[in-house]
Amino acid sequence: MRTTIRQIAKVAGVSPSTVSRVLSGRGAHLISPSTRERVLQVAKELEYQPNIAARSLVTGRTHTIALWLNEIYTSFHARVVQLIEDHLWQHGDDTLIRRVGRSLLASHAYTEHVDGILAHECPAYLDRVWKVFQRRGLPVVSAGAYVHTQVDYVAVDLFAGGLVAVRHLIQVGCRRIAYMVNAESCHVGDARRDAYDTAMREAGLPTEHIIVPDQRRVASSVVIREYVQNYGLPDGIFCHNDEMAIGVYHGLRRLGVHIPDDVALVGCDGIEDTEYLEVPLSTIRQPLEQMCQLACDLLYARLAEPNRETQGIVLQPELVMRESSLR
Amino acid sequence: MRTTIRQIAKVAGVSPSTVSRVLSGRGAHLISPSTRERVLQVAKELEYQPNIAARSLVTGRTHTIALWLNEIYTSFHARVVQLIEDHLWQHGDDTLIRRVGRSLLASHAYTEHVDGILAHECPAYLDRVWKVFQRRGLPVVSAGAYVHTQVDYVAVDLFAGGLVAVRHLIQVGCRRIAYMVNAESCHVGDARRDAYDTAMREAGLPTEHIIVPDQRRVASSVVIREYVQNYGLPDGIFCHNDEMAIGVYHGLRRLGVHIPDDVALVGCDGIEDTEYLEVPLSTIRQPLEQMCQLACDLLYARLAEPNRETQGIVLQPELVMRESSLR
DNA sequence: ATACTTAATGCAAACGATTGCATAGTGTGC
DNA sequence: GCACACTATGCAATCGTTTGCATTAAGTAT
Repeated sequence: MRTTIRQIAKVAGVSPSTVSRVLSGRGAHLISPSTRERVLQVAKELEYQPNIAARSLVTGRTHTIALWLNEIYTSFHARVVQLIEDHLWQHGDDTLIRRVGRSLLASHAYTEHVDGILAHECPAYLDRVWKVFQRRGLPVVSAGAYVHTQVDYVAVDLFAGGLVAVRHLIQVGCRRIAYMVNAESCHVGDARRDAYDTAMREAGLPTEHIIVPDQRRVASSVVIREYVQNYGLPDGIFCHNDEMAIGVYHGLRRLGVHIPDDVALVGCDGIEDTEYLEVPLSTIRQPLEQMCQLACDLLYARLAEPNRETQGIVLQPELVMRESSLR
Repeated sequence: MRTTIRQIAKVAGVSPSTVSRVLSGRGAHLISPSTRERVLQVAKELEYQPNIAARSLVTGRTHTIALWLNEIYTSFHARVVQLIEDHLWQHGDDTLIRRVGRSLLASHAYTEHVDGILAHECPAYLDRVWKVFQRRGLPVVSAGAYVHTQVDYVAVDLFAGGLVAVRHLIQVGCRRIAYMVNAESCHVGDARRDAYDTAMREAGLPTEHIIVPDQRRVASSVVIREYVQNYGLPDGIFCHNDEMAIGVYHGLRRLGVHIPDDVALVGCDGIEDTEYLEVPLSTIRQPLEQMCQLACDLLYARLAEPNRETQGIVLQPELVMRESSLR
């Protein structure tokens, strides 16, 4: 059904090798302009599409990079996908997307047919999985808050960012500061949580964690209202991300709580929406463009030179102070 | 370097065929439990990973579906990606993502190594591309506002939605109603635009289009302020999507314009953020979950039965009336 | 005219799986 | 003890490319 190089060869009166050299581009300089022209002509007429499977079977390259994401939910994630896809596309590669929030152990998840893996915000327990890939010569680059010793990474130092955020809340006078986080992200190694705990300890303040079931705004909005009812009102809240912060914001406003006077609020990530609230939201802005660019650079550097030393880059986030935490 | 079935065969003392039958699952019932066990054991020890390229070369299946998106920018897109990826994953398939907003004609875009294509909000001019794929037996399913005669589709009737929205604006008393749209989406066949034009014509009102360079909120926010300065204030605005509507909302509030009293506002899509404005935003909610589910159903139905008749499903969106358009 | 280089092309062996068909082994009925 | 069915396995062809090496043809220096 599909056109093969053999058919083209027959029609053009040349050998399959010649067709391959013309069409793959790999040996095009060896071919005389006239045959080249003829082959291209025939290929076009027969609507030839190379069989990528056959090609990658022999070349060992798929020209596809896997993008592993912990979640694909918010505009923040969309932005990451778009930035990465764009870079990969410019390198002539496709993007295979995989959400790893659910269990990865099942089914086909281990069978990657890609040239490399970009992992965004993937927790440390995946190290075990990645080791298998690396042993097979499959580059893995991690991007996000997590620092891995085994793989190349570009990390945004959200621990430092968290410290700045919580110290800022303390400095504006908050004394009962809570940290809100979704259940799945609530584990050791969550840089924001660690930073929160550290900053509170150094200030001699007690910690309190508010756990939400998921990252949806509505969840945070509901949970914060219940929480306030049961435990009273904190005077500052640091949120794992902006989505939750916006949910909290909305939930509190519905209770008639004034932000920032009653509760000061700081989110994390720096998504666009934080600007678009009545009381603009303070947040820890991640340098997303830079992160995605560098992650791709690292990946392609390793593809070009598989034995280079493992490299880690740490980027500093920036505290964007807005009205929600100023008083 | 990588383990092959041949190596496993040698270690386990069986033939490659046997190993294949065990590992591919396709002939597992033919194999005695004891050899089966032994092969699995060896495969595990040698950390076997099947070579997908080789497999799909002979089976003709890649177990990968391409998801074509016009844009990947907002939480709306993230939601689509997540829903689709989830469905495909449940079918054991991977998701290859491709943003087609930029030119598709260049480079590798035509060489798809997938089992099918899901196209979300992809404009009609892609018909030409899809025809090539279909001729090769590659199923294409379109989802979104567009109705295609050539391929299976599940369309949200945004024309009907647009009509309802604009008539609603007229009904609450607006007389100078503008339609805001980004430059790229502003072409014949944009269902929302067509609906706007139709509704205005039937009411005997003049049309006016406000063109923004892109879908970012900040763009709409800037453009609307310039627009108001140059042409004065409309008393109603219907926006191509919620992102723009939120940008407009913000831009107008900065001008001191009151919503909905001075300007009534309706967006489109029904993203979560519309609820989280001081003046909640009216919007045309798309039944996203249903759409994604049905699109995948159509795709798998066609994969199972390639010659079935082309099927189209039309879903009705819903006008969510909120404060931004009630007066 | 000969030897030697260079350019253009073909031959055939991979790449790593799957699968139709053949075959060896094992039990069953008569 | 023979024919037969059935189960478990192996053989070898095949999928559609790429690519190292051989070969032919043409040009060039001696």
